[in-house]
Amino acid sequence: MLSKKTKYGIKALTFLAKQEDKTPVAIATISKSENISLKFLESILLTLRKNGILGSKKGKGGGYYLLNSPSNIPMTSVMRILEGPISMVPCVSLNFYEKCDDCPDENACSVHKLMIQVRDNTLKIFKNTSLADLCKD
Amino acid sequence: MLSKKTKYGIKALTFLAKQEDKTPVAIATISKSENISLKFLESILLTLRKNGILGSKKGKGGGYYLLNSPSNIPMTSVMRILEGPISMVPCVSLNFYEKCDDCPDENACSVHKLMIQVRDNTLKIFKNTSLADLCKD
DNA sequence: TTATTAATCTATTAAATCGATAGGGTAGTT
DNA sequence: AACTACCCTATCGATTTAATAGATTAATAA
Repeated sequence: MLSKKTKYGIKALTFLAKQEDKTPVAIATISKSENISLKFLESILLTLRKNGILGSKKGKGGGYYLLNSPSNIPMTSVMRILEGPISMVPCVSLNFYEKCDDCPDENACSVHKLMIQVRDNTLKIFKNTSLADLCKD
Repeated sequence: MLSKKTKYGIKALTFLAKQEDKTPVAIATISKSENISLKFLESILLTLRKNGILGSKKGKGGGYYLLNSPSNIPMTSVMRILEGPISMVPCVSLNFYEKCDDCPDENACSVHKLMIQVRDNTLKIFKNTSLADLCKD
């Protein structure tokens, strides 16, 4: 299941991408518009900033803004930052690989085999979808 | 992330599917072979039995066995029984649909749009993969 | 027939982790 | 002075992953 963190994060990013100009938007503005808990959203936007997706400005007129154009932000980045691994199992993860304790041979593992297929397909979608695509229509 | 419950369940099913004959296999046998906690596996096999995937036999020489041929067990069934919804978000789930609290309009939601694509692709894989496919090579 | 053993079944509980959120205070900007 | 991002901590609840203890059933050996 997708965590609310990721869900809210994507919604907030979409909101920012839809802005006409690139002036900072206050957390409270996004929070109200998208019905997201203010404090929760705060921490989400912070991690997006720390990971190079967003910039921020303090004080009056401050807020968050996109650092790149929406078409240059692939969903793979967003998902990996907010949700973590895209794979359903660590042993098929490209960026978060981990060996299974119980599995003596990965290539013989039925779960492994199945989950590689799922990962490949999901990855393809996230790679080919940018933040700009989510704003269309 | 895939729960260990589902992971262990699939491994156990694969083990049963690989059996020559269809005589019952004791939980302990599967537990040892696949490195799965005995008691945990016990509860997993129980839910698979209650959901019509497995049959069981008590007493000496008892154990679990597949009710259908492996090629007639699609991964959609297994996943839905063990893991629950295949969708990453309830609002795009076919079998476990639930409306989002925060979303006034699903069709306008960027997350919804993205997750429908993921669901469709994942579903296709699970539909086209049977337990028999996981046993090959 | 009886006792023993092997196995599933059932229920309860516990530990640990994670998700989601709330509160309060700090620091930089206008 | 007002505003706003930033940071730290604590909490509450749910879920996952078991561990524990026993009850039930069936085959087999005596």
